[in-house]
Amino acid sequence: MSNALDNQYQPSKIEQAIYKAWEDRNAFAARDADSAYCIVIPPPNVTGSLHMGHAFQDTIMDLLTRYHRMKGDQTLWQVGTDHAGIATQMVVERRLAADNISRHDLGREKFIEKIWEWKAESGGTITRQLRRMGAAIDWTRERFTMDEGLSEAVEEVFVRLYEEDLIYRGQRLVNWDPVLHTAVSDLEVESAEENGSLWHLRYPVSGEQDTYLVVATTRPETLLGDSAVAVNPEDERYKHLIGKTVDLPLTERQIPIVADEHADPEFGSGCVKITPAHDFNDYEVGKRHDLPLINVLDKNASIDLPGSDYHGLDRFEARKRMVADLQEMGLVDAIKDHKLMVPRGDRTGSVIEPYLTDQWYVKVEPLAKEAIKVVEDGEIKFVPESWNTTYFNWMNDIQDWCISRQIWWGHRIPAWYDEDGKVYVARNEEEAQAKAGAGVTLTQDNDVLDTWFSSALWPFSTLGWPEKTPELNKYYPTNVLVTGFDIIFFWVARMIMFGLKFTGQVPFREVYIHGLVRDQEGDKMSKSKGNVLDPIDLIDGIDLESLVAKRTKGLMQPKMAAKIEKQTRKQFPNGIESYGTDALRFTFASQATLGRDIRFDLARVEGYRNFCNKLWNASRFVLMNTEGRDCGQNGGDIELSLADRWIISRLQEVEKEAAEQIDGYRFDQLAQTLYSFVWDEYCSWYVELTKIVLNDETASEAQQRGTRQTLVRVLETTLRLLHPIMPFITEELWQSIKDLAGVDGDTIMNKEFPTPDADKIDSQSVTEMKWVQNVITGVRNIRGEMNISPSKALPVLLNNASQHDLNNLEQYSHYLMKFGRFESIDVLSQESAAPESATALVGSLKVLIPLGSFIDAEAEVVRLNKELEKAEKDIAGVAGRLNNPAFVDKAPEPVIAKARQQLQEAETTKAALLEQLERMTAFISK
RNA sequence: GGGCGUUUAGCUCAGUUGGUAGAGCAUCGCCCUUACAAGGCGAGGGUCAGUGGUUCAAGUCCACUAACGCCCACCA
Repeated sequence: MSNALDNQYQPSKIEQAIYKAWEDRNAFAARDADSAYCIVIPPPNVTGSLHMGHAFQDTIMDLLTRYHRMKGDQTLWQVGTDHAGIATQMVVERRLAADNISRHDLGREKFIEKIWEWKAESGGTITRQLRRMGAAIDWTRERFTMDEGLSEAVEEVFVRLYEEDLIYRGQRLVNWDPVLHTAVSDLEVESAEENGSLWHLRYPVSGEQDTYLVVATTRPETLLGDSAVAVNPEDERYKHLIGKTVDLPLTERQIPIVADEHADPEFGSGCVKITPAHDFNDYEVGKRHDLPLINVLDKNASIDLPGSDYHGLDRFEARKRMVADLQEMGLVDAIKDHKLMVPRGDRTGSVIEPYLTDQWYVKVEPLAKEAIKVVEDGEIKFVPESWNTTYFNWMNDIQDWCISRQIWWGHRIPAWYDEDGKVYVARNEEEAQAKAGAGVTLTQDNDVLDTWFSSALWPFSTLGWPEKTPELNKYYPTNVLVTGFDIIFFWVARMIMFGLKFTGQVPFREVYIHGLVRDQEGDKMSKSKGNVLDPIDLIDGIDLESLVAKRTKGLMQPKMAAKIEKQTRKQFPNGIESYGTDALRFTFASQATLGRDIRFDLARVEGYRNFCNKLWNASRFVLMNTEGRDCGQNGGDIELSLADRWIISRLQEVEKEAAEQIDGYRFDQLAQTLYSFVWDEYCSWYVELTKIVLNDETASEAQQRGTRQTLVRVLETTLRLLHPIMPFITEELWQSIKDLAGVDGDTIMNKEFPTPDADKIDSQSVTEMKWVQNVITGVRNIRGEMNISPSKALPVLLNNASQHDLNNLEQYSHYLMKFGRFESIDVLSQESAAPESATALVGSLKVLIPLGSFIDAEAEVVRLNKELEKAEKDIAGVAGRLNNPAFVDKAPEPVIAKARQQLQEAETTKAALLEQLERMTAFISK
């Protein structure tokens, strides 16, 4: 970290070096304190890589952690990664498939070894990327869901739940993924409307010639597993058939006609075929009527009916054949187009099959009850609050959670079977053996647990549970969970349930739910659409060819490549510039509004990169004017100017707002507050005004010292305010100026977050400063409208000056002269003495610039008319209100007073403008 | 079928307990003024999706409508 600042901000020159310095110095370790602050990261997939959603989320978590560290809390941002069972297994399987190897060729043990190898190889990607984001993480505490300790927690939880009958094993209909050959939970099934058909099939009524019952189905191939036909008990058309049987086509079986509410007389023919082994509804109907479960599919979802013509056929092929056969037999009544909801596995996209298997379940209802209560009672708060509804809706109607998966990568279920199939659930094989008795041969259950089972323990398993560790004591319950709405059910709800169950406490006090990061068009970013942005590319920049290559590589549908390439070339003709981490983080903060998705806009990143540059250059200015000079670090008289007092006063207000905004999770407002303070107040006004003192040879040592001190100290404080959002640039600049500001410390991240001092709020200086600003802005406006060069010094006359104006003028004329670039200021003693001029109004004060070579009377008339129009519009609005008796009668006094004042001001303005207009027109006509 | 969200300047978005609309970017004009052209100064631009209601007063509260989006749900 050098002291000489380049004259242009170049993030690449500072960011990585600073991070390394922090890490080398172990600066991220928590500092001991009484109060604690803890956030656990939603663990990303261990072999994944950082996407925009992560970058956004990480920015917020890091911002909060850094803020609390600066506030003096003992902070822990607990990070780590998730083994992501199915996702990771699929990745590795795909890699093996490239060499024509299946996992079955390798066998379970070898395959798992391969996955660990892959983790070792690619597992560092995401943590490297987190470092690039500037994340203040104590890396010694990094955890992985399949670490030994976390795995013990999983076993402990499983055993305890089993012992309390909250985990059970049973044969149920599950969502079966025929590609993965595993059960998945309800949440892993995504239903979407698709075009299909509704087949109306004729089932001959047994023993009756030419009498058919027409059933409507979207799944004709499951006919082979039908065990009844249901009609509504109230349906007059079929009442007489209840209790009879039909001859099930394509089989030798006869099945009963039963009465059940499930059959809707309005839908289709009013008759439903009942296939209890292959449909969730039918399963329930089957239970009510004691119907047999006839399984006709195998784990690939092919027909499994040895001896049948359809045996071994894929379900969709079987469907075709069966329909053709039925048609031949004259048993197809009609085929109608029909839109239906098709359930697909979220990983494979294959059609999910309801399938009868043995699985492990968590009985969630008793857990959900407690989890609902803590949110109702406000022990856990969702931010924004509207997510409560979503949470309650789901929790109130929650189904048991199928937790077993027929895959290999994950926590193996801690259950063993003896030769008779008797199950022993235990923490480990020894314990199981002890339960079973010596000499009994045990085999462990082959299944592994749903990944979300271990994720549900994350807030306490990472802190050492089930051991009673100091970390658990210190940091649990954690403070806030920062996450996306998409995993409220998968993760948040389950953490709450398990947290309460096993620690007796909520896992976190608040849940900050953020939106999704979308592309500029508002589309979800996805690899297949080729609209993904890599946060690292925004930080480092990327040339067009590399970007195109990256976006078109490894597509599932290679034919999309051309389209993606075209679209990419159009959107980024010059690739992407390097903006740096700080600009990216500031962008995320500025877009972090509550309850809304983010449309990611590159123009904004550029704007905030420019903001970094502004801050950088302001700091250069400060350095140039304070380095090697006396800034009052060692005492000495200090005299503060109006500008000094004003900026210090404003700073107090900004400090107050900043803290409130962070505490309220309004990072967008925080960004806005700091941006405008730095740019519009510190740079545009304050820095400019300091030049007057700093370049004034007649200024006293105390005045110079006061200005230098204020210049550097306000900057130093501002850097601390900005640090949680922009860690790198603030550290770099802070290192350069800290000595001048009279502060010490190794790193800005351990300095206190600024807090306002009420004594430094100086409303008088704010008022007087406003006067100075108004006079200067008034003249600037005339310059702008008249196209007068800023370098041209203007003679200025003041007319109708009040005592108050005269006082201000006496004190601050040097500001006006230099900053306003006035040639002279003269106060007119008599109204009538004013020459023809362009006029700016500051309250009742008239600031005049006499007509001359650079002031055009006609242009002034145009300008005055514009102003007049505004004034008249104001008057119309306010007068309208005041003339309404009801308003004067009922509105609160301060509102009325304010309106009266507005009216008076507007009318003063209007009168002055009219007078000027008159003079101008008279002048022109002369 | 339920539930939720969004609709404000050309674009992306703010707008706290109702007091008469703001920012950034883009646009237009003038400036290379000794921190910064990734800059300075000035300007233009909005019937706050629509209708109705409450109120002295509605972008803000209520009801309905429309469009878009998301979540949940077994209609075969």
